[in-house]
Parts: sequence; C-alpha cells; structure tokens
Amino acid sequence: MDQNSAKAFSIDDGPSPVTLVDVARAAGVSAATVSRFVNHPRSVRAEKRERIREAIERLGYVPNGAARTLASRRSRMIGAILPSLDNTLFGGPLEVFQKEVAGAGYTVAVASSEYDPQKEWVHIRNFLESRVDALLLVGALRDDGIYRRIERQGIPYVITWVSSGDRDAHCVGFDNAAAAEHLVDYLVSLEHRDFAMISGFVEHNDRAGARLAGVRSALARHGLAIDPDRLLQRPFEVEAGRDAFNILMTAERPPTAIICGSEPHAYGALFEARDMGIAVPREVSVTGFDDMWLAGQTSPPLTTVRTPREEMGRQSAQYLLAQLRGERMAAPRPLETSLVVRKSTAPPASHAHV
Amino acid sequence: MDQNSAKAFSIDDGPSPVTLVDVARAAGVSAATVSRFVNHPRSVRAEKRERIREAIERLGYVPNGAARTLASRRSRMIGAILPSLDNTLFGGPLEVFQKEVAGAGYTVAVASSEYDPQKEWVHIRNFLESRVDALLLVGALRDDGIYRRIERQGIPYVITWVSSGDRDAHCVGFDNAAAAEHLVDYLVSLEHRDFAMISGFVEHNDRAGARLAGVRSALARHGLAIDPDRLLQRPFEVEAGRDAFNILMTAERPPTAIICGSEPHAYGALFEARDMGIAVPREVSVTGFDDMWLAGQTSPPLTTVRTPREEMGRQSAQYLLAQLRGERMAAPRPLETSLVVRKSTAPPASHAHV
DNA sequence: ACGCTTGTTGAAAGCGCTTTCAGACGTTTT
DNA sequence: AAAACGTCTGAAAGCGCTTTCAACAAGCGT
Repeated sequence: MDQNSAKAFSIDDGPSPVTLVDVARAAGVSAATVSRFVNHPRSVRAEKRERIREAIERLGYVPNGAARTLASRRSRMIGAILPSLDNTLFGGPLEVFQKEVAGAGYTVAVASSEYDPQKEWVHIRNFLESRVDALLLVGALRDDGIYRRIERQGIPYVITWVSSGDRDAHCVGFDNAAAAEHLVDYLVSLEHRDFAMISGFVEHNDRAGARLAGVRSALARHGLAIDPDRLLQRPFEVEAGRDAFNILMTAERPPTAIICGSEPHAYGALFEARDMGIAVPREVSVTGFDDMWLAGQTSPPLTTVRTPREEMGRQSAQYLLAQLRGERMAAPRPLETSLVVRKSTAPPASHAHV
Repeated sequence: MDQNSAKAFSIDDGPSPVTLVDVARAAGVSAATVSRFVNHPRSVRAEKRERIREAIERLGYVPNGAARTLASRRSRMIGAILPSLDNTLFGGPLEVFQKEVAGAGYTVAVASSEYDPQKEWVHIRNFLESRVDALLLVGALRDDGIYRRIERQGIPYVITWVSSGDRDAHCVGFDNAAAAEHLVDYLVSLEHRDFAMISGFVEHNDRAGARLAGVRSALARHGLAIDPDRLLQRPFEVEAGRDAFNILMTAERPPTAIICGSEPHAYGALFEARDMGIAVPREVSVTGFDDMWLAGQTSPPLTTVRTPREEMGRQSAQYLLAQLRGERMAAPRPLETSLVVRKSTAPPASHAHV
C-alpha cells in the first residue's frame, strides 16, 4: 500500500474523517476562513478561495451538517407531515414544495400521520427534536397545546388544505366549504332535490368537515337537506366508494345526485355504477372533489371541483421561505378553486325531457 | 416580573433555551445521568428516573437533535431519493418504508430526482452532508464514483426496484426483465406475433431498460422481434400513452399486442382505444406493468404484472435497519412478481374463431 | 472478612462547526 | 503625512449533547 499519499487517513475508516480543520491545515489558512469560504465565499480573498477549493476537492471534504446545525442553530431542514404518502393528492404538492425549498438550500423530511392525530403528534415532536427550521402541516384541526409547543420553539409553520380557522395567518389553502357550496348550487340549478353524500370521516379531518358543512349550508339555503341515511362516511378508497354507491342506489328511493367528498369515492361510484348497469348521469349524477388526473378520463368524465394543489405546494414553500428569511409576510389569501363541469352530471331523469 | 421562579428563562425567548444541563440542575443530578435517562432509561436508578422525568416535563425540555447527532455520530435520519413523489408507484412503498423505520426511531428525508441523474447526485451530496445514517435509492444505474462516495462515508444503502447488477448485495427489488419475459411468453402462447411496445425512456432508467430487454429476449427466444417503428419511448404519463397508442394503431399494419412498460402508458392506451372506438382485446391486446389500483377497474380490466411494492418498502427498511444495527445481513433475494391476467388480452383477431 | 462482580454515578473531554472579537493590512480622505 | 476607513483574517469561545473513565456502593462466593 502506498502510505506516502498526502493524507494520512484510511479510506475505510468509517465516516469521512476529513474535517474543516484538515482542510484549513491543507490550505494553510485558519478554520474560520474555511468556514467563511463554505458559507460566504465572497468574503474570502480570491487567492485563498482557490487554495481552499482545491484542498476541499483533494481531500474530499464533506461538511458535517450536525455540527453546522449545532453551531448555527439552523438545520436547513423542513418537516412535512401528510395524512398519507401513498396518494398523489399529497404527493403532487409535496413534490412541488420539495423542489421549491430545495432551491433555497432546504431539505424536506416527511412523515405520514395516516389521518391519526396521535401519530401526527409523535411526528411533530420528532421534528421539533430534530430542530427542523420549519413545519408543513395539513389541516388546522389539532390540539391548541400542539400549536403552543411549535410556537414556543420559535419556528415558522404553514397549514395547508384549508384557508381559515383560528390561524388564518398560517394558512395556505382554499375554502373547502365555499367550493362545496358552489358545487351544490350547480346541482340545484340542474333541478336536483334528492341528494346523497359519500364523505370522508369528518371527526379529525377539517377538510372533510368543511366540505360536508358547505354542502349542508348550500342545501339549507335552498330549503333542502341530506337525509341522515344518505350521508355515508367512508375511508378515502375506491372500494369504499363502490360500497357506498351500491348502498345508496339499492335503497328504496335512490337519490338523483351523489356528492362525493373525495375523488376516490367518486371513482368508486362510477365503477360501481358501470358494474350495476346504472347509467350516469341519466339515472344519477355523480360529482367528485379535487380533479385528479383520472377525473377527465373516466366514462363519463367526472364533474368535480378543481383544487389548486400545485399552487398550494408552491405558495406554502414561498410563505415558509419568506418567514425563514425573516420577512414578515402578509397572511396569504385563500387560493381559488373552480367547478369543472364534465359529463357525470345532468338534470334528474324526471326533468330530462322537460 | 417575578424573578424568583425556579427557572430563569423567558418563554418567548426564541427556541426553547432549556438544555440538558438545565434539566440536570433541576433534578439534582449530573448531565451525564440525564443523557442516560434519555437514551437508556433502564440504566438509571428508578428514583432519579422519576426526578428527571418530572424535571423534563416541568421545563418542557426538548433534546437538541443536532447536538445528539454531533456527539453520537448518528443522525437517526434516512435519506430517500425517488424519481418522483407525485406518484403512488413510489409513494406506496415510501409510506411503508417510513412507517417501518419510524418504529425504530428513524426519520425519513425525501427528495425527488425527477428521473434526472444530475439532480439525484445533488440530493445524494446533500444527504451525505446532512450525515444521514442510511440511503434509499431507486435503480442501480449511476456513476461508480457516486457509490464510492457513499461507501467512503461508511453508511449503508439500499437499491430498490431492481434485483441485480453489480451491486446485488444492496438490492431489494425484483427481476424486471424476467417479469417482462414471462408476460411475453404468455402473449406468444396466445398466438400473438405482431408486437409493439410503449416504453419509458431507458437511457437513465434501468427498470425501463430491463423491461425492454426482457421483452426483446423473450421475443428472440420465439424467433420474434419488435419492429423499431413499434418501439415508442415516452414519459410515464397517461397522455403519452394515448399518443403512442394512437400512432401505433393508425399505422398501416397495427400490432395485435401492445406491451406497455408502465401502468400510465397502459391506461392511456385503454382510454385512447375507447375514444378511437377500437375494441380491446378483440382488435388489440394491451398489457400494463405494476398492477396499480386502477388496473382492475378499467374496462376492460388490465392484464398486467404485479410488482411487490409494499413488500419492497418493508424489506428495504428491514435490510437497512439490520445494517444499522450492525448485523451483516445476507444479500436479500429478489422478490416475486406475478402475471395478473385480466380482460385486456386475448388471442389476436385472426385466431379468435380457431 | 476479603476480593470480585455488578450497578450507578459525575467529571471531563470532545463531536465539527460558526461566530464574535480584535488585529493586520492596504486605501482613501483630509 | 496622519487619520480614518474598509477588507480580510485567526484565535478562541462556545453550540448541547454523548461517552469514556474512574470511583464508589452494594451484593456475592468462599
């Protein structure tokens, strides 16, 4: 073995033993200068800059993130806790968010809460412990003590998927209730009067809750309501949507319109309708919520609400980055949703030939 | 202001100023003992344990992850770099992986390479810098220098979605080529002879490459081949699948079977077939690859290859955790894939009435 | 009763980096 | 030419924790 090589560390000696001090020595400067080079290259004279660059290159120096974090009190890491990772509903925005913050030198740590407040809390604790610089959360519905813990840590956080609540100032999202109301108004304008809804579980889910509330209040405005038998809460899965649709349509008096609180429910409804030989929209109208990629491809194509997911990912990143830069950014205003009318909705059969 | 309170820190003084030393003082023990309490509670006498627990509670102490990492050389963080986050193909396994390693106290940091080796390399560097304890990668196709860098850092890594290559020992995946061969054998047994393939880009993608290679070699075994005009490389998107299908089927002599290298391609093909009025499988057979949730719901339901994605997430976690525990685990063996025959395949029209 | 093992503990030495703080140096101003 | 400035640099003091190490107490066999 050639032991004369410039450096005296063995390559199989665990983690790279090359430290900033080694680089400093090799470049003939102080540790402080190397640190400056790494963080604010402009503040180091060009000549030394070159020497340091070369030394880093030659030694294969990799800065130790933990040491940097400890000394600087910034981890350059943002924690994101999503209800599910196995879902493009959250994956899309996450991808955008990640791209956006990566541009500013931040890394994203993720965790899945599985729609469970307990698990979410565990992950929040973990992230606070890891000293993430910021936090991204979904929905505003959580114990007040949790917010206090976060605020005590002094880090910025953003709440996505909702636009209001007690913490508007931290929300980058949209108004789920208003979107649902808009949808109902449309259905009512088609002369529907017999509604059913396939909803997610609303207990720990303010998005689902707001959608349901929006449906109810719009209906109420028109002097209508959803029969309790026709409100089914189900997990966000296609199979669950199928089941629910089947139950609803085999009832004594089926609804003329089924509002689905999520896209998987709507897909399930459409698939089940096909298998049951029920014509959509002639026999029953079906609506979705979110306008994911499949919505335009089903048969019939799904009438649904488009939610601004990519935009939400982008803006929540920008909001957080602004906070991290110390800019006191104004409370972001709610993003826009829009009703996408396709072919899964039509006037109820009794009006078809009016 | 009451300055006599036991502790002398103000609660709004930025990040929690409570350190392990504060806790030690409050509990009347040494810092070392508090550290032990946090890491190996059993090694502290029950009585002190209680005092410390109480002090932590009272002061709202949150350990500083960076300091722990620096002192212990373990970050309790695993970096995962996926081609895309906006895709349940990777999101599903990621969710399982995250759940699995969270159980062992690890956090997952994610990044998306966007199928771009350059970006992947940047993220790998970042992760090495953050001193992640382990790395999860997709595919084995990358510069040798990258592997050297990782190995030099001395951290375990796992390569998913492929089962072989130069680094079998690190692979938790399956044999894409064999799965493709199996599929082709089935199609040939149906008497198909005129094949086309809609593939992903194979240049930086060994999964796509292996699937294509598998198709080719199986075909070769039967004395067949894919006409260059009938091999279309496209991004993994439904729209791309539609386009490709359209091109293939409007050609002078359309194929009788179209093998799609990914599920989105197959969905696109099926949707386009419907819109073009082409009957599947009567006029052309279509196959997918991966068996995602939609595969069984399309019309016709898709014949495809089931890939063991959740299992891969689980096993890659277990593999990494074993390495992290210092166990020299045997090279995992390739996972099983299976052919799922549904209704999108049938003998070619000319044989239909044989 | 003696030497030994086992169980607990505190002191102290880092882990590898950032960040004052002064000082050295070269320029510009008066 | 002296004074005042701006630029660049190194020494040194931590950041908050883990981990030897040695010490001490208690329990044990003989």
